[in-house]
Amino acid sequence: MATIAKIDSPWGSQSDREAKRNSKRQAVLDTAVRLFNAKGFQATSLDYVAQALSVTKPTIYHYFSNKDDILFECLRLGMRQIQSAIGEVQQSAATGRDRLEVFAVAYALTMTQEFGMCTIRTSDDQLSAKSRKEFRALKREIHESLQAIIEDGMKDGSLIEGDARLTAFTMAGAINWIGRWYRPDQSMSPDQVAQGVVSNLMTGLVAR
Amino acid sequence: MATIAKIDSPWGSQSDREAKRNSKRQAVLDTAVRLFNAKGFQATSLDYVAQALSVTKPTIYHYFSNKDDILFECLRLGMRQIQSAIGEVQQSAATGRDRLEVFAVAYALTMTQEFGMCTIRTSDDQLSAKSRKEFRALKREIHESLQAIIEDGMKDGSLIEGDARLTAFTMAGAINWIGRWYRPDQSMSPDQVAQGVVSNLMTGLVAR
DNA sequence: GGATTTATTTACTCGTGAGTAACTTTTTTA
DNA sequence: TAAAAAAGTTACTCACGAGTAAATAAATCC
Repeated sequence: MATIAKIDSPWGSQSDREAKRNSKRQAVLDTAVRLFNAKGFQATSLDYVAQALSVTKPTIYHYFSNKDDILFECLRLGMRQIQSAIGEVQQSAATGRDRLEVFAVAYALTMTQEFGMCTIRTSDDQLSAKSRKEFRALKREIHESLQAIIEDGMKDGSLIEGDARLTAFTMAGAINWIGRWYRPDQSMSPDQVAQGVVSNLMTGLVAR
Repeated sequence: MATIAKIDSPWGSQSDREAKRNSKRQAVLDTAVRLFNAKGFQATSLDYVAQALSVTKPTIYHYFSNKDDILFECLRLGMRQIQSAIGEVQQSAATGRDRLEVFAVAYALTMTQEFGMCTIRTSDDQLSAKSRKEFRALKREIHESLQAIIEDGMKDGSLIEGDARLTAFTMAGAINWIGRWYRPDQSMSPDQVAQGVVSNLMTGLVAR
């Protein structure tokens, strides 16, 4: 395997505090998530992650108990970003349609970022039984919130009536997929992509 | 590892012809794709696939040269299904909108089947460099066809003007995602799902 | 029915990667 | 500044899975 692109890493940089530990822990996650996204979880060895951080594998075990732990932490960070977007929208008094749009754009934006896209690039078979269960609960939570917003919109007349569950999957699919195809070095900004996809979903494709 | 659910397998069933070989080869693919989809490619060992077929691993190597070969064959079968849907629609003289709808429904349907969903459940990092290149070419081909149909529709006025590339990704995302969440044992039939998702995409969500 | 080819098995090799033990170095604390 | 705690490293183990070699069994051909 060729030389690895070295990361800006707290090891090797001198700093001060006790909370260094957190920054190092975070650095492991930042590097791991990047490599997981780029090469796949199984295909990324912890030796490789360590090497990218200019450190040896046992150092990583000083911050995490095992590989599953690292992946799950990445997934949780990604999910948390999406959930915070829900939070913002839940106390709003706007129509379902408006809340849906705001949430969907924020959701789409996280899919352009490493932790966000990690949640859909890694399939949950790779997790331990315990983590998988937790992860699925988080996913279900998000899906239910999305579906609830859609149902609100259907009730208040701002959205077309229909099968809210299926509609939620349609939206989630289009949005999640961003994490599969979008690379930041392309011609479109994350904002443009998020806005564009959501606008496609809201207004549809058919001319009238 | 617990006992494996045994498959209806040409080994153990007596039959006649020389074309048995093809049927056995196909049985390997059928079983492999099912297990790949269920547990992930890397997490599925060939020993496990063999066991599910009541056979030993070297037998599989009698039909395929390596694991990559098997996966790639699965992917190709899935892609072929989607491509044949394109074929049907390309010689049609209907509007872009109508052709898009027909194609999208057929595409969505393949995502409810093992080989179809395999194309999106397995991320292409797992392939050898050579297979990955071929697979990406197939994906690009499909994406370009989809985009071309959308462009036709935008030109003939049957679809709303917009960024056809982004629209193609929006559609592909919602459709591909079916392969991630849909399980045939659920309340909706494949047809209902395909029709429902495509209708969501075509008409959008916003009431007017 | 013996010879040849095809199908399948048993019994390996070999590399890799997760995880650990035990030692060393650095930092903190008293 | 000595003792204790924290951060890292070297040097392993151990399991597992891809792929192969060589022998055996079954089917086919003459």
